[in-house]
Amino acid sequence: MGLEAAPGALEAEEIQARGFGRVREAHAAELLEDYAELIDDLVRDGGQARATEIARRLGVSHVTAVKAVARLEREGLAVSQPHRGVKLTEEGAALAAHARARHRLVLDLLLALGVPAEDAKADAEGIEHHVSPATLAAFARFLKGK
Amino acid sequence: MGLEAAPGALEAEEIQARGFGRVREAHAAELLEDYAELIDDLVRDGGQARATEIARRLGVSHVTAVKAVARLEREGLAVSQPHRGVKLTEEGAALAAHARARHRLVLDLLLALGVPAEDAKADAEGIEHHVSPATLAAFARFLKGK
DNA sequence: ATTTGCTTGTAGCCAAGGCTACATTAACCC
DNA sequence: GGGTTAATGTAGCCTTGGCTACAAGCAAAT
Ligand SMILES: [Mn+2]
Ligand SMILES: [Mn+2]
Ligand SMILES: [Mn+2]
Ligand SMILES: [Mn+2]
Repeated sequence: MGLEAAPGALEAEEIQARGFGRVREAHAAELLEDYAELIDDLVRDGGQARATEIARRLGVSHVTAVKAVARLEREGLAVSQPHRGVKLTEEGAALAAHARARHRLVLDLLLALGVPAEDAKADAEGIEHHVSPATLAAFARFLKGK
Repeated sequence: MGLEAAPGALEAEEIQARGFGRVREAHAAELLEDYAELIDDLVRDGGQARATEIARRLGVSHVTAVKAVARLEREGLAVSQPHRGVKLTEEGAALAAHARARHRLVLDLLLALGVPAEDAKADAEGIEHHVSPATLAAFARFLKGK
């Protein structure tokens, strides 16, 4: 195969590098999105979000959860008082709403394609963070038109 | 809403925690899969995979690429000689083949759903690592039956 | 055979996201 | 009120995956 300056080759490489870059960005944002969504869930149907419960839901130690909550606070997404649970700021709530809608749509698509519910839930938890607006729109079109 | 032992609630929380755990595992495996696939690509149509080229394709510094290649070697997936490029071991090649097939299927699904090619490529780069065998099978069924 | 320039290697730094072990504090029950 | 239990906080450690800056190596051209 021609190795020398195949037409469009440079461009293809750049697209690839951009793709990897987007994956790295998604991973950096991921933890914040998952925590925001989870805190919102817990507050919704329990009135409060305690560190230990967050940890249990995520399957991590309470120390890990506490450090992550500290990061949310640093980034202005949440506030917490000792022994009083965590609450989302307005910005955090907006992030949670956005994350939840996207997550829901991804899950619905998987279910519509016939993926068993348990697998669909587990996979959606990762996939949601890698779905661009364009892809999300395509998912929505498919679900509507099905 | 009832907070006390809603039926199936415990189970749902465990499923959620398992989902997050699977995401963490996927992320730990991700780098190895991407590197294996990329090295395989480069060897296929260039005869060799040099650290600098790997770095360029991934959009990272050469130091990052070199360290990652060292990790591949540590894990028995690749071998490299100084100034002679990187080669996959049998195990590495198997991983690359698996990753490539899955990646391809994910990309094809996105394209089939009408996602623009550039977005599809970028998103597939992240999504591929979160697709369980069950989901992959559902994607294949959809593509066949479409 | 030198120079020059890309490629590779090394040192040392950083933040994120995990963990265990131990200390402190709050809540609850008696 | 005191004791017990559970939640929270703190200290300190680890690995991963990034980076910059500088050193060394190789190859190609003059
Ligand atoms: Mn989510
Ligand atoms: Mn998630
Ligand atoms: Mn990938
Ligand atoms: Mn991911």
